Amino acid sequence: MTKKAPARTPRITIREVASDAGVSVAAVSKVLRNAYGVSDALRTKVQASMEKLNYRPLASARGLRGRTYTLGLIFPDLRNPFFADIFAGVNSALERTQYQAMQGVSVSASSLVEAMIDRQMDGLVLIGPNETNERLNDIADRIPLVAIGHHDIEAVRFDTVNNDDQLGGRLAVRHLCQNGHKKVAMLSLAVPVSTVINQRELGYRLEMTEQGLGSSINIVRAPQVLRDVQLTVRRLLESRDRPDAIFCWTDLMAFEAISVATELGLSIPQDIAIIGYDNTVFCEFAQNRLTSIDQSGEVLGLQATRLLIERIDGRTHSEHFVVTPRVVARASSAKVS
Amino acid sequence: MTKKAPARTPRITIREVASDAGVSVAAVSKVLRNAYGVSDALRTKVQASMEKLNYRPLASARGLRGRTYTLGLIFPDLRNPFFADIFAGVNSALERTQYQAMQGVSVSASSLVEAMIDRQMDGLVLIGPNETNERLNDIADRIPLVAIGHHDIEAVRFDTVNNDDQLGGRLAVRHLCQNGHKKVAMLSLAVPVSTVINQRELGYRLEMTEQGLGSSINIVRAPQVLRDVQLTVRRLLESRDRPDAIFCWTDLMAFEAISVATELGLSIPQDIAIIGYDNTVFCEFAQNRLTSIDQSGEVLGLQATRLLIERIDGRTHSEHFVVTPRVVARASSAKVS
DNA sequence: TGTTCTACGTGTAGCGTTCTACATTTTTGC
DNA sequence: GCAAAAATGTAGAACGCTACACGTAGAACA
Repeated sequence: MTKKAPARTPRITIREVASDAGVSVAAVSKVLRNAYGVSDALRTKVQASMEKLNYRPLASARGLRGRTYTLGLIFPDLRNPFFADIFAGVNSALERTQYQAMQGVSVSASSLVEAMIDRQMDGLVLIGPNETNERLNDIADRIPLVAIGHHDIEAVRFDTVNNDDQLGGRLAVRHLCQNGHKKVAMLSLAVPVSTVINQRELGYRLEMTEQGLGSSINIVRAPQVLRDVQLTVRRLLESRDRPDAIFCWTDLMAFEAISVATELGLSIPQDIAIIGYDNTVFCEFAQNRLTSIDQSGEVLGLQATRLLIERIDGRTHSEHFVVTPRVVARASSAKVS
Repeated sequence: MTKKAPARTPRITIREVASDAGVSVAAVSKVLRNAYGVSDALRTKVQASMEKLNYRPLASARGLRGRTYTLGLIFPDLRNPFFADIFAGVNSALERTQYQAMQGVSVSASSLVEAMIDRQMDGLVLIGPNETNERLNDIADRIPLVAIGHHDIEAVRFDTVNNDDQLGGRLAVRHLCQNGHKKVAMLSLAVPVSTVINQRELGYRLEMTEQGLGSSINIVRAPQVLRDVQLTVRRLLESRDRPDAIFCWTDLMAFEAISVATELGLSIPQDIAIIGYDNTVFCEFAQNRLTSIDQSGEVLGLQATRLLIERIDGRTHSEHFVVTPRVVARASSAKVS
């Protein structure tokens, strides 16, 4: 069925390093893992040989006995530039470690998680997982796990890293109110993709109530498809009691809202104020000038990675790291006289 | 130094499947690889056992002898939503195969390539690699390789998949000219990140000349940093002989150009027309309405994957797949009276 | 009828690491 | 100066799978 691959230069193995350095294979392995019981002399000698032969340990072989020094990241989507921030954080946490991150992308993590376990990842970071607690526990039972963007303080088998989405929701509403926008609607998702969205909605509700705007609470839920979001926004903006402002659950959605508003000839923020979430790079652009809640993606990525490595190293109690979000104000939510 | 990880449920191995099915380990392996010499009866029996025990082969172990059924994708960046299109193509090519893709992100592929070879990827797809032909040949010598966005028809050790960037450059200029824009500048990169950019510049030059606009040729090169791009664009737009139109080497750059133009109070396309490349989803938004060259990312990803698997299966002669780009016209480049 | 094929299964030697158990040398404490 | 302890190094058995080399049995052929 399949032909033989063409012959390729064979790899340098640990054995060759050992014989070059004049020591045992076990000794080289020890240096590699910087395990206990290696003299400086030996280490130096071995490292020289490794350098000279340009030796690189084969992850598959390591995996068969110990770890592969590979972490798996699972993103729900590649379109959202916010994930690039998280990734930057992961990378900076990985500097000067032996670990390497491999990414996968999948809305429903399930099958990808299996694939990553099959490939002997030492641990997994799930980003915005659309999974039940139960399912996450099952996964955590089989591989060290950290979730970014999953609220479950009770989780004991895995760690979580979040920004305080409830506070984020509150901040968005509070900011809009301070700028004189009263009728604040929230643009959310029809199918809640994670616990994150619930928290943001909750924050929105609570703050609206506290601001005495309980009667204006209006959560509009759109399917995640581009066309449908725009349809939903259009319906909202054309309705008789058009809101003053829209709190969008994501910058990406906010950009779509801006698009629809622009199409309808509405001006932002005079006719409609808009605020997003994530503080993506695109917010800054003059065609958007989008006010957004910053959740420090880089910090999220960094902390998650740190926690994951701790867990791989044997920590068993769970930790839950929370970042405080902050408003980054731009023109899209400015005060209107 | 590091503690022992908590005990985890041990994995089902091929041996257990074999004993459950009452056959040899070798037989199970054959079924797994659907190798030659397996009767239907045997196959059925083994598959039932695999199902029943929920067996999944361990990639590391397979890798040590044969293949891991894992492909590595290397992206230069995660911020550009265009790559999501390529990824979608890859995934659709992978459906109904045993293969799984793992992604890595790195501007200079070098160290990531090593990491992926260490992790026994069966093959690599490099996207917009910032590498010399020589270096790519070296890589191809060690692992099956396909490059997306690297022009080198002469390459014999690896395959390439491209859109015709030279034609793309021509189309952009031609389109702008047809809409009455004469002084077309090109916004390019200071440090050419790949052969792609050269081709687009070449296309731009050739078409400008053919349109009799050779004297207006103006390639402005900006560093890739956000701030610097905006600075460069600002300088261009404020210059005494401001161009009529800018051909941006990427949608992402075009959005920045739109931003600067907007900031300067210029209107698009009356004061300045803009055209991008990639036809990203964001082009459609009303705040951008960006005309762009579509290079069918999905097709690129699909073809690259197809070629890679062929190569893994033993093909040794190289193939070079080319997609024809097309203009997707929007308001940013419309005719001005 | 004997001989040659072909199809189907199996046994088993690695693949390149890690890691336990042990042997040997050096250091320490008294 | 001697025993005990600590430090350093080594041998070799796994890890889970693939693939080579064979063995066997029935079919096809002459």
